[in-house]
Amino acid sequence: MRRQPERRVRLADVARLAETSEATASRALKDDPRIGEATRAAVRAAAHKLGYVPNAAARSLRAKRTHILGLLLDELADPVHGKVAAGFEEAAASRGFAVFMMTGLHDADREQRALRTFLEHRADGVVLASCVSEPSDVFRYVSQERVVFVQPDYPSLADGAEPPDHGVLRSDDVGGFTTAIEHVVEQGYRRIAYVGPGVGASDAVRRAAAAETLERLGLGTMRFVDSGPNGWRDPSMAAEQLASDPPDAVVCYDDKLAMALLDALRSTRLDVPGDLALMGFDGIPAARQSRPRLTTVDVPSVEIGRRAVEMLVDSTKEGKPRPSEVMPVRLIVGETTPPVRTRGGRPSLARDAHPVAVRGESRR
Amino acid sequence: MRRQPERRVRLADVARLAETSEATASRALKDDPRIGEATRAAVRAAAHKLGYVPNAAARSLRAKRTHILGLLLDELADPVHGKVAAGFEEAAASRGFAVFMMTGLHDADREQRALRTFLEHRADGVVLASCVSEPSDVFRYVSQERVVFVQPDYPSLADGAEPPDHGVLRSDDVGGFTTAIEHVVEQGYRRIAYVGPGVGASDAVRRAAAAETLERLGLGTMRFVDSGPNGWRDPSMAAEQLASDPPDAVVCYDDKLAMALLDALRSTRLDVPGDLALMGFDGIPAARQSRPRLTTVDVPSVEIGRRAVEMLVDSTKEGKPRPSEVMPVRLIVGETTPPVRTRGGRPSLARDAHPVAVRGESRR
DNA sequence: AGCGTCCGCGCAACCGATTGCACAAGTGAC
DNA sequence: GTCACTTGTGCAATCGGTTGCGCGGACGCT
Repeated sequence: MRRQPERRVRLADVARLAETSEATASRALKDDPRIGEATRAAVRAAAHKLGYVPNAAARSLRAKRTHILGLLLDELADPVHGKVAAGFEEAAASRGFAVFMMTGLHDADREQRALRTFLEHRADGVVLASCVSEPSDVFRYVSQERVVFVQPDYPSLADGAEPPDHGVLRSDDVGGFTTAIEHVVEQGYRRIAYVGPGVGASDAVRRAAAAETLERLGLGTMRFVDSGPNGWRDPSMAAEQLASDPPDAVVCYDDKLAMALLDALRSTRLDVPGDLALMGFDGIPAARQSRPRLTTVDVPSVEIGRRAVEMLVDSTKEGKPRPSEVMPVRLIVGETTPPVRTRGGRPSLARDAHPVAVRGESRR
Repeated sequence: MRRQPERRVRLADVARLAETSEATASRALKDDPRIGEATRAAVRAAAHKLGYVPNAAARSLRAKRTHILGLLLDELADPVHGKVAAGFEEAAASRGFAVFMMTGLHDADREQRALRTFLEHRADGVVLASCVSEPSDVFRYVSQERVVFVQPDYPSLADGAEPPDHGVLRSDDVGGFTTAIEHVVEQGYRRIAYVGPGVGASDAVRRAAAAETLERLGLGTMRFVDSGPNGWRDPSMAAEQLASDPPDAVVCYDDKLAMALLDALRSTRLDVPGDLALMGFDGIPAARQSRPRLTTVDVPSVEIGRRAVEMLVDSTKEGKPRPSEVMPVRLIVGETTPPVRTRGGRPSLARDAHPVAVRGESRR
């Protein structure tokens, strides 16, 4: 197999072979109606014969549009972010956009560098998924129309800074945790604890929603157990805290943490769901295959990725900022939150002691 | 917060503010030694004040280097590919490269389009991870120095086509499955089956390595069970086949399939590992948390991603093709392949009937 | 004073495609 | 034969940096 000639084929080469000018060749290749049929065909043939591939840099230099989108997320090797990335890539590709993907790894410095890369390459739009930088730091570089934030809420904002009121795409974490608490309560559990990392805006939003719901249902103040930033890798501290004074049910920050906890609880005397009900959040595939199957709340991650592209592309087209959106979530009942009366060994908790009103996104 | 002025800052603006020429400004910003200290400082200050961000398109148009790498894989929302992508992105970013990530989804058409995108943007290098296109189709467009293949082997090649002898990075699947078979044999299992999708070059390589090892150990011909292309989602067919005539142990194509099978076997009378030992391949996180913990072979996916960048960048720098490389894998013993004598209920198989020599990458 | 060097900087060409405008050829009307 | 128009093409400027080459001035030496 012969190697390609070192010199890349340029439009000028195509024009020469088709015996016409560069201008005409350029127009012919993009179906300009002013070009005659014969000329168009000749140019097409020449381009194909030479294996011509237009130079995007040159094109976008002139056009001031790059057909590039930037996606910044904090981790790629993660089921949730991976799905967002997959949806994003797919939607972008189908619209003819290439995607720069960069990871921030929770490091503001890396995020700034990634942002800078997007800017240098003049990305037509940028999506920031769970980034730690403040919006003001972002807008210093990127004009507001070109950004979509994908995150439940903002990290602590500096004085005077305000979260943007549009261009935000998030999952309905509040609704999700409301539904989650209502579910375990409906199943008959009363003493409910929330286990989360204890850091991050996302955790704050979720635990607040959970606590609020519990209180609304008249079941008192939520008990919080912090697993710490390393909780996903090693939740043994949280597991021991739970073992020493077990609640009826545990609602976790996310599925990964729930799975880790489920694993860590094996080395305690607590059985799930025999002694302790457990819930996650996100709907990752592993939750479906765990033993017992994890009850969780499904977040449409792929859809979120897709929708982010739509918001970005549509809005840059129309030039006006798009409103924020909230993606609905869905309860998935597994085996870790069975109705209390089926639990053997201990008396069922009195379900009627606290009449409970339940509402949720959807349920089946 | 004031919106950025519509007009992007150009080098000319910086030069004007610094009261010098564009040429000098350009050199000052890249620490050309010919520029005096005072001038350099003035340019720096001007650039910073104006928030100047160089235009990558213009730069690379002239320089003929884009500092862009392309990564084509067939799925992003997958633990293995996600790790490869993460390692790739990290290594690329630390070298100042931006990464176009595209998914092929096992579709040759999409792959071609992705390749075309990489070419239009003149990526400095491209990595093709488990793509279905033939190398000859790839090289028609991309010069050989700029490509690294990450895959165990090639799909069926057309007549006359040959796999490239360099620029290939793969995990040691052969060594891995050799080790896997040796491990289950060492644990005392004798009748061993391989469960794989039955399609794809990767599956062919793995099952061949497994079968060969079994035969070498004098344990006869490997039994193959095909789970089909949908086996990961629904391995019930394979599960039933196994249940109707259970072997001692099952070695799976990968962890995802093993996990799915583990789940599907719950609805049969077979207990893992009580009645059936099970092994996976890849070392995905979920395997570590499954119940029972899956014995598997760890593939250094993140490392593979990283190494791909190194091969690409180093080789385009030196201009000479880099040799192919094989990444070592490592056995991780879980709870699904206990020694046979510990299994209750049935007589232990005679371990001494077939004296077995075992060698493996490493083991602990 | 005359000459050779070195340093710091700017002119202008260039990368490859797009596009406003003008121009040439062809057609039909008068 | 001339004018008004349409249709198809080409010239040349432009996008925003990079870089080969050359020029002017300061400095040191004879």
